[in-house]
Amino acid sequence: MTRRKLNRDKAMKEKTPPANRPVNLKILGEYLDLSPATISLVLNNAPGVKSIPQDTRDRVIAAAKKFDYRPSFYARSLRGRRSFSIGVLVPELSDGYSAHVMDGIEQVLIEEGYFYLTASHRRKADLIEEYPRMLQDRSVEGFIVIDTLLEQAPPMPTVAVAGHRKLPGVTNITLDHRRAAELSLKHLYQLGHRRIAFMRGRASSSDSADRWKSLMAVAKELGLEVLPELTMQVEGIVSTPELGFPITHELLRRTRDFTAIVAFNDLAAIGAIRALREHGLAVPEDVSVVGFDDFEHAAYHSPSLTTIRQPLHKMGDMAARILLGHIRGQDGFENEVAIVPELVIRESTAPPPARRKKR
Amino acid sequence: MTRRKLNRDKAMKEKTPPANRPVNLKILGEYLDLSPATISLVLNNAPGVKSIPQDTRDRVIAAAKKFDYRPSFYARSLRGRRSFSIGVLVPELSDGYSAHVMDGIEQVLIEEGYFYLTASHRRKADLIEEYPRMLQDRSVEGFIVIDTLLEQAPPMPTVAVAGHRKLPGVTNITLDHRRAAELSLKHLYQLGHRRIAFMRGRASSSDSADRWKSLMAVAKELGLEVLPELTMQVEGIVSTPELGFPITHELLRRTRDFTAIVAFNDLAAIGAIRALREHGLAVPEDVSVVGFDDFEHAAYHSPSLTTIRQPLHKMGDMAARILLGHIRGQDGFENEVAIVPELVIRESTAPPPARRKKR
DNA sequence: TGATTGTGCTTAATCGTTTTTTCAGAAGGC
DNA sequence: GCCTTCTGAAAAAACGATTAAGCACAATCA
Repeated sequence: MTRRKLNRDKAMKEKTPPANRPVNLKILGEYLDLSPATISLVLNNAPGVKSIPQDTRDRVIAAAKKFDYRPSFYARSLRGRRSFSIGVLVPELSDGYSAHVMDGIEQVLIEEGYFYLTASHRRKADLIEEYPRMLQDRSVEGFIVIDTLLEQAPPMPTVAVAGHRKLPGVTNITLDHRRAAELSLKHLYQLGHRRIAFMRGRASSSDSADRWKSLMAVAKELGLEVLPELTMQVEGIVSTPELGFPITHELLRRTRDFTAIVAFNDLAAIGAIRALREHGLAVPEDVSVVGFDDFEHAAYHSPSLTTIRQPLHKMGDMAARILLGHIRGQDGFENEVAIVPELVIRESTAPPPARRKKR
Repeated sequence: MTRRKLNRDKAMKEKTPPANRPVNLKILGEYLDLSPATISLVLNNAPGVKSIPQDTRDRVIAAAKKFDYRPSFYARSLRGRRSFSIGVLVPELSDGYSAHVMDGIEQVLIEEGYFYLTASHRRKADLIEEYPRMLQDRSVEGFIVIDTLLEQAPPMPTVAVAGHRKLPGVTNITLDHRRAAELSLKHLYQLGHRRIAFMRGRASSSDSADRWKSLMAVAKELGLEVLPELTMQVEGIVSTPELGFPITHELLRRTRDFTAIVAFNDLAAIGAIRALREHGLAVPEDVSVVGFDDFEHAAYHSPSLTTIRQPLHKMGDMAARILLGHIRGQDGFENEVAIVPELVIRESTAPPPARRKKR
């Protein structure tokens, strides 16, 4: 009987009570009378495992199962310089936009063995600076930033969803705003609308500028005038219909000489409809309203909203896939990925009053 | 000139180019001609730092700043057996409930130097089992589970938001459903409603049972009958107003002999209002509807919703504070923390038709 | 002079893995 | 009988930080 055999028997008898601390390779090694290295090799099916006979492997695997061995994530990360975590930077979790994108992100990440840390900056410039650093300190391997204007690209793979600023090394996933503008304006145009009021997004929302430019361009092509007196500026940072309420109120106090509103988003559209109603105007009979986003409630508002659907879940999905691609150094780098929007026609748009009468 | 002085000068001259890898204590130590231990002591202001003269400390701090030294989170976690992370388990990020609670959670956690990992189980039993394990493997120090029925308490500090099941070691943060039921039923009762239809939540939503019991109890006290033929069962797992639409449709096909609906939540209330309208019934003129939650859109729906407000943000805030308390072993354990709801009266409730005519 | 007390650090162990290198003993080849 | 080749592992060196213990030297004290 060799010394080793003796030791093994002893170990078998002692049975290593589950201890207070979680079982690790060393404990497992003592129990099996093997070195931690061997166990690691077996459990990871590493190349060097070839020289280890099947019955040893079985013993190892059985013991790991028996003691419910779970490798220490931190030890592993430290050694392998990987964290399998990414950072997600959002304006606000509860704004209804981010959560949908994150839903898409999450599904992809979990499948690939990644988790993510979230930080919401509430559109405060100092936090937009600080949080990426904090997440870097947590060793994230990459970033996804949602609807956020970064000043600087973080020094690691980064994908921006709806971040229009072009930063070196950052892939932007954005809606094809040109196409979106065409969808909403042509829809109104074909219904017969010619005097259209617009909402211009706030500067801190990264989508705003692009969307506005596209609307201008398409309006011009259609021969529609975008009149300053029919242009509303979205203000404040609320994520309730309040977004569109006061400015539409204000517009109506000035003039009623328009037959349609292109709202900044669905929330603003709902606020606008409220304001119109309070001024005795019916939607869509007197004024048509087009939204943007197609969030859940769009279909259930009354009237239900005609809107431009943004496939947020899919954008999150793509963001995650592209980011993982960058992290793994797989595919080539793309600076811009365009997502195709879709027009969803519901009740809030109809031909303008004049045209209706003609019929 | 001592040997050390010489070395230091040499180090000064060499200037250690920022290398490809992030700077660590060893590199910093070579640059400063100090041991990693000393630097760690100084930077952490550890007890042993007392014996280190101010000018050495200054040198260390200056160098750390110069090279933008950031301690490896994983090394630290490994050594200190702390992860400063918690796991958050939610049914779905985008359901509008979780995100609000998480908003509250996040603010507290970040302030305290914690981050969180999120996993959404989409109400699938296998994922509800699997995700906590995955998060444990990531060494989270505790859990917050939102609107989720756990089968087993995880072996670490756990706080449940709206999880009515009583598990040993788990603190439940729940709405005072009794109070909520009183608020909504008394409101309807005082308006004159006597025949009231109810929606019963789906079994997988952890709030359902409690809410139902409380409604029954209060109804009884008020002498209101809860008729089986006026009881709707919420089905499906959608988080759109679709929740309340088909069942209200179905109810109306059977009977119109009721003057009010207590909806399961605001979404279901909106669906119900849609259905009522399609059947030619006006809200609140013919039927009053009370919601639950007071989500953003409640105020902007038309009619705006009378509802029971759940302070979700605050619940998240409390969940995080209580969890951190448990983790730090501070305060005593409480099995249940009740949150007080609030009645928000808006347009969707009014006296019933009969009573109106009398007036 | 020898012992004590402070300074100002360093050493070494530790956290739990992974991975490369090494090595003992058996088997086979000449 | 000596050299090589397998086989089946162990040993050791990372990864980067923390922290208790130790140590050299100088100053003070008896």
